[in-house]
Order: sequence, then C-alpha cells, then structure tokens
Amino acid sequence: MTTVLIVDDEPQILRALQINLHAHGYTVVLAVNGTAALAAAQTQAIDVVVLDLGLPDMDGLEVIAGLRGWSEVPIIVLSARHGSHDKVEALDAGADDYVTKPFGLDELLARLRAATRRAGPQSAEPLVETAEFTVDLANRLVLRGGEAVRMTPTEWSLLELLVRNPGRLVSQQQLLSEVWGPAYAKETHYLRVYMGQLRRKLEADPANPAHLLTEAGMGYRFVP
Amino acid sequence: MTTVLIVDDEPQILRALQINLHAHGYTVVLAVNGTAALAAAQTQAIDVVVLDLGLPDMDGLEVIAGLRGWSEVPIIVLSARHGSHDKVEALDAGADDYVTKPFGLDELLARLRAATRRAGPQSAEPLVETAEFTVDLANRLVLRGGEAVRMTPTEWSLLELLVRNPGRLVSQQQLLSEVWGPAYAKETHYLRVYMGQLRRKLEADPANPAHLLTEAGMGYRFVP
DNA sequence: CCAGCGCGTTAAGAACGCGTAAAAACGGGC
DNA sequence: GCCCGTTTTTACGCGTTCTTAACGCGCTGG
Repeated sequence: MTTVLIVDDEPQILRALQINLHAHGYTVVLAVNGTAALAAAQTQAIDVVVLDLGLPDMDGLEVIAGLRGWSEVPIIVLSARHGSHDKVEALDAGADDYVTKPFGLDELLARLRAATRRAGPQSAEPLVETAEFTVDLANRLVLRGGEAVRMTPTEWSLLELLVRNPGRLVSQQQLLSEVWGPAYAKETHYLRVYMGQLRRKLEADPANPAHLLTEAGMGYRFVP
Repeated sequence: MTTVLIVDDEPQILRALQINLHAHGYTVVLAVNGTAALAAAQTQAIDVVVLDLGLPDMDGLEVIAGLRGWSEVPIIVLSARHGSHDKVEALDAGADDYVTKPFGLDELLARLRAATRRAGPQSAEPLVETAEFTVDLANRLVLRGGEAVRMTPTEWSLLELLVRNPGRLVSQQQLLSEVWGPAYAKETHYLRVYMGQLRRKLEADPANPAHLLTEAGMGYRFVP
C-alpha cells in the first residue's frame, strides 16, 4: 500500500485529491501548511509527497529543503506558476517532478506511478519481525539474535509461506500443495516434522511456540 | 562526468542541445532514430536519456520499452503533444519525466540534474570491498592484496551478478539464466565448477569460504 | 474408562546436491 | 593448421537433506 502526503492550502483541492487518490488505492495523508507537512512526514511512513508551492506559512522551497534534510522521499511539486525560473528552483532544491496547474488527474496519477516505481525497489523491504527472530524476505535471510539461521530449501519455503500471511491461518492443504506440490496434499506428517524443525530453530521454547502456532485439524498460523 | 544520450530527428534541435549541454559539462551522445538510440545505449555507458517521441523509424514508446527491458537509466521525454493521454502512456511505459515543447533550456537542465541526482547515489558506487578482495565494477577489475586478479569472462559475469546483490541470496536459476542464458537454467553443475574457481582465486581458504557462500539447494550469496 | 485421532519427537536409510580434479571440446589469434 | 586459454563434460567422494517409520502424549467422544 502506497502512502501519499498531500500538501495544499486550498480545501477543495485537498478534498478532491484525497477522494481521487483514495479511489485509486492510495493511502492519503493531508497537510494544509508546511509545518504540518514536515511534522506528518516525520511521524509516519510516507512513500511520496505531492506539494503545492503556494503555502500560507512558509515557502514551498523551504518545505522541500526541510524534507531533503533527512529524507529521500519522492516529491512532486504542483504550481500555478509556469515560469521556468520557479521550476528550476524547485527541482534544484530537491523536487523530483514539477507539474503546472491546471493538470489532469490521470497525468498526476501517472507521475505518481513513475515516482513510486523509481523509489519502490529499494524501499520495498519486506522485513517481518518478531520478538524472537527476523525474516528478511528480499534477501532470503533469517536472523536470530544477530546471527543468521541456516535454513534448508524446504524449511525456507514453508516459513516463507507462513510469514507472508501474518496472523492468518494457512491450511494444511495449502502448505503441502505449495511447498511439496499438489500431489502431497494428504501427507500431513511432513508438516509435523518440518514445523518441529522450524520451531527448534526459531522459538525460544519449541514445546510452547509463541509465533508458529498449530490450529489442530486445520493448519498453522504465524503471529508476529 | 555525466553522459547524456539525446534522441531526436531534427538536426537543429540535436545540434542546439549538444552545444548547450556540452557547455554545461555533459558528455553528449547523439542518435537520430530509435534504432541508433538503442544501439548507442547498449554500447556505451549512458547516465540519462533525453528522448523526443517523434521519431522516423519507430514509436517513442517502443524506444522506452526497449531501454526498460534491460536498463534503469533515467529517461526524460520531450514532446510537442500536450495531451495528458500521451503523458500517461510515456510515463507508464517507464519514462521518468515528460517535458512539453516549447521548453526553456534551464528547465531541461534542472530536470536533468533532478534525474541524475536520483540515480547518482546508487550507480556511483562501483567499488565493493571485503577483507579479502576488492571488486571494481566500473573498471571490471578485481584486486587482491594490491594485485589484479585475472578473470575469464564467465567468471567475471558470475562474480559481478553476485557482488551487485550483496547480502542477498541469488538463486541458481537466476545465476544460470543471466550468465549462461535461460536455456541453461538446469545446468547447476556449471555453478559448482565456476564457484570453485572464484573461491580459489578470491578466498583465503577456498574450502571454507567467507564471502562466497553456498546455500544448499537454493543458490549462492555474496557477503562483504 | 478406553479407543481413536491428531500432533510432536526422534532416528535411520535413501536420495540428492556440493566440491574437486582432470580430461575433452571449443574458439580465436597467429 | 596449430597453440593456448576458456568452456564444457565427466567421474567420484562426501556431507546434507528428504523421506519414511515408529513411538509417546493429550484430547475427545463413545
């Protein structure tokens, strides 16, 4: 889920963007001035910023500079000014893109996609953490107390499937058919053997698991 | 030094951009059509592409798609069309920015700076170091104790792929299909032979590798 | 109360993957 | 056509992983 911070002082624009972006699957965070924008960016995880340069409390360039002081989040600038001087200043201050009003919503959406596509690959780090261990999906790594835990292919495959469905119950059939193949959907004792190995490697008390739980007769559940 | 590939079919624009960008410190490579552009991008190191959509031999979108097939180089599109549909198509095809003609040179320069600023930090790190050896990606050089280590093409290709994904597990299939080609995705014994050669050349104790690790049944991992 | 079921644990043989070395095939330069 | 470096095969020993089986435990329903 991508989170967009929209910074604008005109309520109707704010509202229009909120509705439209939300309708396209974005999580929307609003700010009506520069101060609120900087505060919002520091307190929650923002994936991309849409910034109107005309703000009541501070210059839009200051907002860009304030963000760039600690963050590399993509910034798309909206402005009514067509002058190339304004564009140059905003871009050199650290903005990623500059759109002049009036603009089409589909164009803004396309530029949002372009911005998040660039930043996406590096920021999209699927890290799943528990009190006991950490699973790094991207690097195929399991850490426990700073040490890497060695996993066999089957163990990893099983763990990955559970961890990718945090909190959700995964049925025995699904586990078996995705890890061993559809033909093995009835060999439930494989699960017992491998769940035991996972628990011995990852749980503090393998006999009383805290994260890799058994749902008798149904399947298994991973809780972070 | 930043290298710009300019793709345009109008000689006077090509010439004007060449002179101006060169005056601002860029190395300029020119292409008058899509075929030449793709060829140029493959034979030399390009940092950013400036692409006019109106080309004689192929659609500009095809050029974008062709580049995006293997490269993540920033692409700035120039176009006379103001329609938002054209913008959306180009951006979704993989372009990073879209500038409509007529445009100011200073605006283009600012957008060039913004594009290279984003890409710069990650591509400007062609040195990967370990306690044992150093890999210079830019110069295709491997140093060990101040001495250059001779690498065959296959060895280098394999090493480069691993080193470009530090800490990450790279699957056997990915290694085989990127180094030898998709048809070799099952010839896992190639990997054993060449990983052995790399370890003999780079590791202090080839039998107990510290940086080129094997994850049985899954793939290999480089750790710095 | 006990039989049946599902779960967890352990152990051992079979099967597979890995590392190594060395030979054979290939290909480009002279 | 020959030589030399590189790539592709081949073979074998060894360690790891998978599979299978056996056993004990707790819960449930008859």
